[in-house]
Amino acid sequence: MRWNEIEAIPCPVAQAMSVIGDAWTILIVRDAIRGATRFEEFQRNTRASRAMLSDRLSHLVEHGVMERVQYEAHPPRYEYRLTDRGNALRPVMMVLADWGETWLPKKVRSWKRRHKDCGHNFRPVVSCSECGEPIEPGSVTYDAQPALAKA
Amino acid sequence: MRWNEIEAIPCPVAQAMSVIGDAWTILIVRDAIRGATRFEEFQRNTRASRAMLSDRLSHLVEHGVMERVQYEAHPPRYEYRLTDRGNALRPVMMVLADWGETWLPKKVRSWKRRHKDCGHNFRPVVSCSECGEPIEPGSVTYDAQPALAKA
DNA sequence: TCAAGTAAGTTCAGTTTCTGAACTGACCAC
DNA sequence: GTGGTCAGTTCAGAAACTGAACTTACTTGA
Repeated sequence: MRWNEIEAIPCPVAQAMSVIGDAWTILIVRDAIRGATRFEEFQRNTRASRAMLSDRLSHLVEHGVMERVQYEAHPPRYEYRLTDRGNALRPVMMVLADWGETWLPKKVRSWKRRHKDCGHNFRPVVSCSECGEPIEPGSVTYDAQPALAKA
Repeated sequence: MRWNEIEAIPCPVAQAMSVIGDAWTILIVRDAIRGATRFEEFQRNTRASRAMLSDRLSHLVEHGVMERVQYEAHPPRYEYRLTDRGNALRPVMMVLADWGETWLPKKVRSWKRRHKDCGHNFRPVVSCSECGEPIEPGSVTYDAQPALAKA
């Protein structure tokens, strides 16, 4: 199975992977969340090759995660901004970064996240939409099998 | 920059990507969370090539996300189980799947997650470790710049 | 007025990685 | 004793990625 066939798998994780399923893409989204908008900026931060970056940005635009906006007419210059769909990845990135900080501790400076509403530096906690309690490991069961190929 | 050089970037997201930064790996972890343990099982579900799968499983074992356990001596047979580090990816996968369900709605059956503690089907909500409130879009600021290359 | 710099890319040869299919080896089931 | 299962490995051909150079259209400085 090829990369671009992942899209066909009827599972939300596979769907997500078809859009943001490689390391460069994730790093681009990370930078966008931190405020990057320009091609050169993404290139300096991610260190991906220009061809790669061009390809991945187009992919993100195609899938509605970012939009390409002209910010200067002469010469034509474009920047990339997160759409609503892209901004909805913020919690995903927070939880992912938290996993990295907690489980791959390499003396890497953490992202210092501050919650404006309460003013504190915080860690993202995943909790239950119904009872509000944090989800404990092992406290989740799954009903249906998604994406199990028949073959 | 090459795939395996991502590990050198001093940023928790890049660190995470160096371990689980490709679509197949994520699909393997997804299956493991849903209960898969055997090579053939991962192969049927992910549809990755056998060489790819073999490679990615080794990578996950190397990085302590899964462990390879012999469950039969004659003939030797192994299975793959999530370690603590791997189980800590459950919230990440929940939030990722939730993004896919919400923002890439393709009539894909969702994962029906049930919270054992309260008995309800739920959605994962990311909230603040300090005040307990759900994180609203735009309510987070970042202090330090991580992983911005000096060029 | 000319050179250098910036920005957002594209092009291309060479390299690396991945795919698909077949193959292996040790068993079991009929 | 033919076929099936399981956990892989091997390999040729195909696809993807890298690094470097190139392009277009300005602006800045000397």
